[in-house]
Amino acid sequence: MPVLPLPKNFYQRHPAAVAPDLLGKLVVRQVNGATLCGRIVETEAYGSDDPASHTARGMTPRNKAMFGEAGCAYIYFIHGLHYCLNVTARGDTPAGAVLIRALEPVSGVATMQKLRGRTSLPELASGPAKLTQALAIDKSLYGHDMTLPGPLFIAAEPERPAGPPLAVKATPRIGISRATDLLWRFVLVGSECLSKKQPV
DNA sequence: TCTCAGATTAACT
DNA sequence: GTTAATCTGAGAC
Repeated sequence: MPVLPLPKNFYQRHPAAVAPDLLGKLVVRQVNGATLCGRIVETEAYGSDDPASHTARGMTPRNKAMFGEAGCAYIYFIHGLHYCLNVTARGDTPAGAVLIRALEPVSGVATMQKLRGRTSLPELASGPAKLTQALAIDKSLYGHDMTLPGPLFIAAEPERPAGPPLAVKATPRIGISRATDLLWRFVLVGSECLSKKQPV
């Protein structure tokens, strides 16, 4: 059965509302005939009125996607070595995005292992730069519309287990130096693939 | 557990 | 021209 992307209006809300809803969703990446797929277990929200966000100092050629349409990929290069993947999300704010920080590999694992040069499952995508490497994401996908079927999109989990609801926990964001009091990082409690161990 | 190299982008002096 | 940034992996202690 086909996996359908989440609709655009899913992203037309405040990033701090979209971020927790993305947990448990699937990132689908199609490359060279292979389909790579992972479950989102960790996200962070970045708003427009947010001193920790790239948008805090206005629009630049790098961050212009965050001011554009909701549901698009915002990919940037950090520290000269690593890419990070965001999805733009905004409601009535001028800009915003959700950083995808960690995935749990679901399918195409062998390809991810090859791309990463690692075999341990929790090591494949347990960090923002790791998951872009595992999914072969680079700037060629900058601004890509993630609400349409294609090389990169986000889909709802096909079978939603009728068991207990997902345990979501909000924590301070990681790797930033400002606005650390905002609990805008969201994790799936108990996942083996978080970028940091969760103090339960 | 801690520190540090790696090397692009863009703001700031 | 200098510095800091949504980070990872390796090596020192």
